[in-house]
Amino acid sequence: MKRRNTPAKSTILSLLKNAGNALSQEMIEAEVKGEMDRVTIYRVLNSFCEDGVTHRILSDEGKYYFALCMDCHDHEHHTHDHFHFRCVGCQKVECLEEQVTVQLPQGYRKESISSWVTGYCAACS
Amino acid sequence: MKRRNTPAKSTILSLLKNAGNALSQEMIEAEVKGEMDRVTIYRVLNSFCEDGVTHRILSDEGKYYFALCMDCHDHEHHTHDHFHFRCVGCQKVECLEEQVTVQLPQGYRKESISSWVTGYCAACS
DNA sequence: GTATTATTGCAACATAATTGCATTAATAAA
DNA sequence: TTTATTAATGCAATTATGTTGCAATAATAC
Repeated sequence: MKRRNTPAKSTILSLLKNAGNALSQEMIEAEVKGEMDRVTIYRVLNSFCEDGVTHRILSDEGKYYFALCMDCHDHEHHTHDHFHFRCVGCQKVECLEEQVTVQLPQGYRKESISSWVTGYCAACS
Repeated sequence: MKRRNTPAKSTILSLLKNAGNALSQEMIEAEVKGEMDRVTIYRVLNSFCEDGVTHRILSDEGKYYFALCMDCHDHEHHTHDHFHFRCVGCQKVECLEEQVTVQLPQGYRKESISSWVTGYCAACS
């Protein structure tokens, strides 16, 4: 299955590039409303995730956000163990530099980590 | 609005007590299947959360879990800044002792934290 | 035992996401 | 450039999850 470039894909991709941070499904849907079907958005975002163009982040309020992989992740090593920050003021979602460190109980094995901090970013404080 | 004790409530409550750790909506539904309506489960769990009997935890995979408040939280001070652990082997969800510490960028303000570690517990390792 | 009203079950509704399928259009080949 | 192949799209229908309205039921207070 070889991918093809389409207007839908470039529209969503440039949206993510211009945003500079993660966008929720909702936000993306609102931006491209009318231009394409809702189903197409789902499929485009899924294909981006499959191809490693973006990754899906589930926020602490249960919404999916999509972020370009180069933005904040070392895609080679899949180091996703950093904090994610969600600003309740401007809704911005971003990846923080700081890594999450956790000491698990005896015998426990870590597979993955999902850490969210909610609050106000510098601009909204 | 004064609460009443009903079979539905005691069934679900003892389920949570016997489990000893957090249970997902799904798990609870599966356990009491046939005994009561799906809507009743929702309403009972909601009332438990309103009354401070349980609290709702949104897991890293987007599912709600319900845990007895005494189990792992100091309800007085609402200190929810500990790690949550989800075992991909036995599906168990529990609250870890370890507190989450994060150094936010300059000017950022923290409101709340949600931290999940996924992996294998001691029994499933 | 009787009255009050919280709780329940059922049906209908709401919302988010997925699937099937015919149509459209991006790419490769002639 | 034209034609063939099949990925991508739009639409309708479906699934999954949670909520609401309302009449019937049953827990508590009197």
